[in-house]
Amino acid sequence: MKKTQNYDHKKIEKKWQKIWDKEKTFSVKEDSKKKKFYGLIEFPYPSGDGIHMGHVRTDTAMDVICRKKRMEGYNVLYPIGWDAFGLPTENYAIKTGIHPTVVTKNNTNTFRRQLKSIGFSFDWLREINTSDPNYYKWTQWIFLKLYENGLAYKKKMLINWCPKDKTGLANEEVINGCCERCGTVVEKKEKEQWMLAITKYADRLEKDLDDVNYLEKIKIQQRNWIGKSEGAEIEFKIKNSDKKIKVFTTRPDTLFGVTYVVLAPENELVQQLSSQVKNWQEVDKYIKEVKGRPEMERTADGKDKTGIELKGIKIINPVNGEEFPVFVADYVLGGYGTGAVMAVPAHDDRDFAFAKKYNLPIKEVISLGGEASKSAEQAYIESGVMINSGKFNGRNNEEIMSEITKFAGGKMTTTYKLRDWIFSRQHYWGEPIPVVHCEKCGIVALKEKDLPLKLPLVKKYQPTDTGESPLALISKWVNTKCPKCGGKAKRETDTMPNWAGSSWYYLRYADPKNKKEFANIEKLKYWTPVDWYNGGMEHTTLHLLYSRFWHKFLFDLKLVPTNEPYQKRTSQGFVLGEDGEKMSKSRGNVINPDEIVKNLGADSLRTYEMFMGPFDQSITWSSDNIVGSKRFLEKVWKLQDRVTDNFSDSEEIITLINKTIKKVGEDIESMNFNTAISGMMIFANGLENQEKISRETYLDFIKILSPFTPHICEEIWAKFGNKKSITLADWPKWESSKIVSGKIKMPIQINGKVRGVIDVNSDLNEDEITKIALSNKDIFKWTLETPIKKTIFVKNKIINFII
RNA sequence: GCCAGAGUGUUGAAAUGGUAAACAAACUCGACUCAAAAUCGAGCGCUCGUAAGGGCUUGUGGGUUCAAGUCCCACCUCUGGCACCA
Repeated sequence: MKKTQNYDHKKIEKKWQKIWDKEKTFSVKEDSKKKKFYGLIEFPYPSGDGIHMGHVRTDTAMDVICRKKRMEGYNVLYPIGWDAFGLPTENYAIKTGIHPTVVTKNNTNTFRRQLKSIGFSFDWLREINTSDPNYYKWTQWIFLKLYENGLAYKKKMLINWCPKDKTGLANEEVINGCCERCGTVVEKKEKEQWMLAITKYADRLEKDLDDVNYLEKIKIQQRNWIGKSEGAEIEFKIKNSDKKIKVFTTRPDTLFGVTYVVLAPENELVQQLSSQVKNWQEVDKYIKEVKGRPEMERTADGKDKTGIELKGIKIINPVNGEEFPVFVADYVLGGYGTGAVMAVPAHDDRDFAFAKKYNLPIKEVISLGGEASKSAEQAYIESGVMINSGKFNGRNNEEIMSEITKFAGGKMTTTYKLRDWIFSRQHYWGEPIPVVHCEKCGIVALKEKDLPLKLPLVKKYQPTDTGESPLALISKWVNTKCPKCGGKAKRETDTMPNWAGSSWYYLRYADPKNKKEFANIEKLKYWTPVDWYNGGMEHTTLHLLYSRFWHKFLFDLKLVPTNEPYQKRTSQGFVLGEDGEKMSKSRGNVINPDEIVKNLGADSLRTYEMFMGPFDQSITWSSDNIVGSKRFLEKVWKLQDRVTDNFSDSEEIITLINKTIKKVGEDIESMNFNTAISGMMIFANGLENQEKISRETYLDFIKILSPFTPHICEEIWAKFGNKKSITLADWPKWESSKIVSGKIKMPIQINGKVRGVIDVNSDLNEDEITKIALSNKDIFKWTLETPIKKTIFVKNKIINFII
């Protein structure tokens, strides 16, 4: 037989990428006759470094899934675009003087070339770019809708301020008190900021998690972040005043154990009470001190609690009329609950520590039955029986929650840790916020016909030290007319964070060229929701939550057909450098995909990325191990020589191919790509000692391999005379009757230890197998002297003799 | 502290309660070669033994079971997330 030429990955990969491009193989249209599948990956930020191995891993995974779905007959949408606004581009522009638009264009060109060189089956006709005015027109439009509906508002507040990046940060962007991006310690700064009222959706964002198919850990993280907490709101009257302090507590059962109340330094009530506070100077000094401290210090681990009493203020316990002091302390947070807590030192660790430090009384109201007293080393926070609590004595603390709340004149309520989303950024390279500040009318939104509000061309992008956006320096742009009264007005100079464009991009993919609306509802009805969205865990509390919020808002306006944007969400682990550290330029451990594609080929790279380990785990890159993937493809290539027409495969091979088809199909669905590939390696190895293989079996194998390594499979597929792309081939079916072969290997155990293995027909019954087993030389000797007490037989699995 | 997840060869790892280490990589030996690479073949958890053949082994300690990496209890370590959230 004629030997095939060597596997020339460069030639093959170039050839097929050209064909896919020319024939627009992966471009799709709505087709009501076909069921759709919408697979989504997080669109990349086009940085100057080009794509990295992390992109390759997630894009390959979703590419495998999408390619399989196509072969199963789905109309598959697998789109790509660029999340192009953002700081690194702006910083690069500042450094080099090249306009961000140009930088972005260069970077996206690189990304596009790289992604194409790996053979992803993206629909390139739907490519989008968040920094394109045709796109951000609609980001601005959605903002206006939010504004119209009272969900976007301006607020003077202490914000997280990164002194290096010179910008405000959302709470989610502050990690351990540091800027997520550059690691600089975040400061507090008072500034007017645009806010989005995501908290209004907190309950739905929490509850609707029940209806989506996200990985459990993703749901848990979102739930923790939203931080739903049920409890009671209770008012404490201030003595000799008409003012009240409202507290939130999850433990109304401990009301009789309150010995003081604490206000957050930010709580407005503190200022209102100032005239009655005898030591106001001291208190004022304390508050200023706390506010000036960076958040990191205030919340540092194990930090000593500080506080100061508001002398002259007494408060009355609504359940028993007792009077006690009021404190201001830094361990109470202004932004959570009501910014005030009732302190029950006997049954709360923090209150306990504070009470010990300031020598405040500790009153026990729940008893385990024994003595957990004031001298105890810690608070008793478990449940138990009520004591010292008037009419509630003797009852279990958990059953009296709502009863005692009512008794105290309070009400049961729910609070969330989630805060409103700080939406302003003081930067150039983002979507301008489409409002003006009119001298007469105040804040006025632009009219829809005036969108997009384009970024002005400038020469300098430096953020200002005053905390204003660089846009503020462009007076020609800033000074404008009020759309309402025509009078003098100034444009808003803050821009949106880059979470804005990514909060709705998956909708634009359904209708990327639409000039009249962000996406046509009929098209959205066909394509959405996204069936499967894969992305990084680091976006769970940011992008994923933000976009769910925007989507729900659009749903409420009946602009999108579904309540949730993403039906299923999974995530991948990082690809680490060979030293086990995160790949980064400064560490010098970056592996460049271009190099790998050039030297070993896109198909080898794809195989290795899928084979290297479990998809959801972080994994260390190994330049050694990747050769195994290349060798596998060489082997597959050479197997062509053994294909024989009019040949029937052995029973062994028929079983093997059926098993492999089943395994690969199931493993792709569950994202066990590594075992799917090992299964195909086993198949290829299984053919090693066969001189011939049927064309049918070989091509079935090529079909199931093709989602992983499309180029080589297209080539082989075409070599066997197929005119149409393997993309259009049917996913092979397996037959359960062909999976169990007649002969099986059955281990034989003596007392649970394997002592031998026998080859038997799978349809034999227990007696027949026992006979064969006992005549086996490895088993025989064990049963010589001791009688068999018991036999355990599991069909097609095992036989175990107890002696 | 709280919430997830994970601890298996030299390495990446695999294993519906049923032969632990599949599949790969590295390594050793052999074939081919003047030689090297590539390729092919053999070996490759620890341990006793010349061998035949035993014994041990999935973080630690207990338990359930004919049978446990897998289930249950306690503990240790690591990774990720949250963290004074009342």
